[in-house]
Amino acid sequence: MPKVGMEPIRRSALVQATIAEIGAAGNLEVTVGQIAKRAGMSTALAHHYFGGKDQIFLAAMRHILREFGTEVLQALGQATTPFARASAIIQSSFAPSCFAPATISAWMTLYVQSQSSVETKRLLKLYQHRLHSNLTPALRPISKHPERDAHTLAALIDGLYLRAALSSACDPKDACDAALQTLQTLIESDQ
Amino acid sequence: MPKVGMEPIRRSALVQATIAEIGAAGNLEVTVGQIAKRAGMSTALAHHYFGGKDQIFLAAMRHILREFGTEVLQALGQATTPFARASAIIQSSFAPSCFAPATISAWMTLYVQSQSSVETKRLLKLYQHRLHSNLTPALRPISKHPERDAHTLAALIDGLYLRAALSSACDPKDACDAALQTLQTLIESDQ
DNA sequence: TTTTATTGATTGACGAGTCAATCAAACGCT
DNA sequence: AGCGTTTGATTGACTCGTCAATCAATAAAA
Repeated sequence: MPKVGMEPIRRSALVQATIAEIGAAGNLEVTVGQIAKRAGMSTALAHHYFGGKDQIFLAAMRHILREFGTEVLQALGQATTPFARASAIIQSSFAPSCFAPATISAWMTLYVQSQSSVETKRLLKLYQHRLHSNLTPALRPISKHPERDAHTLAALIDGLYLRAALSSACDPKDACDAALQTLQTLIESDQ
Repeated sequence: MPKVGMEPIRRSALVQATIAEIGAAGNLEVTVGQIAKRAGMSTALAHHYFGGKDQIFLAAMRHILREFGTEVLQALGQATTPFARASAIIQSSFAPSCFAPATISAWMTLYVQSQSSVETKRLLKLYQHRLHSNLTPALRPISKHPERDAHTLAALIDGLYLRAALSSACDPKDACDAALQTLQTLIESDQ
């Protein structure tokens, strides 16, 4: 079997399996054994490629962040007006892919782990910083307080996501609409 | 030693110790042994009074929610105008007690666990419902869309809390001000 | 003496990480 | 092309630790 060049394939499979397994469990109580099994290999191999459980989890988190990042970038590329740019950012944050059970769990896990893992905390800050620095220039031409409104909108997005993701009653579409509505209100009220 | 009537004292001590221990660890990876030790008793006694680890955690969560609930109630009691009532709710949500490391960890844990534990999910919904139904009547006299604005403000509070609690840079005072500012904007823009 | 409080010791299970061994492709040399 | 060597891929079995939960035993109040 040993064709050379398995490493990227294995790593990718492990990351994928980690996300799926976290999604199935709903939390971080997932064993390396479960992940390796889902990825179709032995626990020893998982350790061989990643070194340890923490690093597997970190890789999974990074993967989700990267995926989300490109999604935003792509949406931004199609927007021409400032308002469209702000809307695109909001809509990306409530895209269906963000509400896959596995993604939700990984996201919640990110919040929890950021308290005890400096590396995870850095990832979270990266996301927050990127959201803010995507929103600010989009708001600059249409808001009197671009910085402040960006901060408010960013927090609102997180809060609405939290509610939509956790209360099975509240759906993504409504959350997105609420965010867009508030964007409208904010820039209008700036006179 | 066996004075009768130890049960409530022990239970309370265990809940307190659980919160402290979760705060110290930053996550749920806390053993019954650690909790019992901090509470000054044996693991066997902890099991004796609570039956199991899950129930200890649930009791801790309930305690935090109850404490927060009374804090809000108290703040509401001192408010006379509708605007003051809305402000009081917001300010309670950013009270110093909400930012004790232990409280933050417990709160994050609540989010994560709500995905895998129906009992925890119920607790979270209770909190969300209470926040909403506290905000709505306060907003009714001063907003054209009390329901909608309550929903937005509730999400904004959660989002701002998240950011203030996790990014050590952003402090509670700023988050509270941002929420109050947005409250102002929302009710003004309703014309 | 019955009930409640309390614990040390134990059990049974599980999980992370390691290691030695195996297997087969690729490589280099003739 | 043929042949030994290296090297990456892969795993089963094992170690070591941890932890939740149980139990039998003790002590003291009622």
